[in-house]
Amino acid sequence: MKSQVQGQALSDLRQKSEGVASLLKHLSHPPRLLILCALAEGELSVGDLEQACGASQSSVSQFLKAMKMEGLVEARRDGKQVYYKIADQRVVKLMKSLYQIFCR
Amino acid sequence: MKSQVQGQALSDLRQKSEGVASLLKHLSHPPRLLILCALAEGELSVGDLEQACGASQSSVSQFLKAMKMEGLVEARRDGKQVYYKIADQRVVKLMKSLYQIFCR
DNA sequence: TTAATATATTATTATATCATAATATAAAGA
DNA sequence: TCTTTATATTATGATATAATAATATATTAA
Repeated sequence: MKSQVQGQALSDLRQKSEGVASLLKHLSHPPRLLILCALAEGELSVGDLEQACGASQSSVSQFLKAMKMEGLVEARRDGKQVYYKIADQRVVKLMKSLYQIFCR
Repeated sequence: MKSQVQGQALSDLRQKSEGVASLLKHLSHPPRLLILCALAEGELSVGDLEQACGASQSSVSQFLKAMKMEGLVEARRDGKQVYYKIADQRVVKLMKSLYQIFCR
């Protein structure tokens, strides 16, 4: 029985390397990883995310903009606040995997 | 029953965000992702990896050096060739997860 | 010892990303 | 309308990363 990561299986990942690498780039920076950690628990406002990741308002807003452009998150305004949540379920799965691999 | 990615569980990942983000940075660039894809199948020479990822000899060597410094891969010389393999089993697990999430 | 091959190193330039400051917009309340 | 609060945008300089070229090292074989 073949491993998941072998033969044809892996070449699938190869074909998708541009997109997957692009997505992973958002996770490859501590404040952005923390933002997605926090969002994996549910919807949060920009201010909440500033607290969660320790970056400045401007930085958080810029990170969220980039993630939104990539389709990772989506935004909803409620009064003065804007709430973000994860829009790509693959990101949720990935966060769970990261937890399993690095926090067990 | 709690999700894996909630409460205390997530704060574990938060504590480790520097290290995890640093590891993910190596995966966040297509040629490096392809190198680790290829190595997930087993040990390969630098020349093999040049083929697998399409980057230049110098680039591949530099990428491998960085990955080795981070403990992701290890090297063994056999004659003129140097063979690399994945040294950190978390990387193998991560490649399997990436396959499951992005290639299913 | 010389030549050929595989890999590593160094230097350099180009590009991308990060962090910050300053300013702008949008909503709510006085 | 004016102020306050929350978020977004823009511009900038600093730093990091990427890609390339040139050179160095190590191994093998002639």
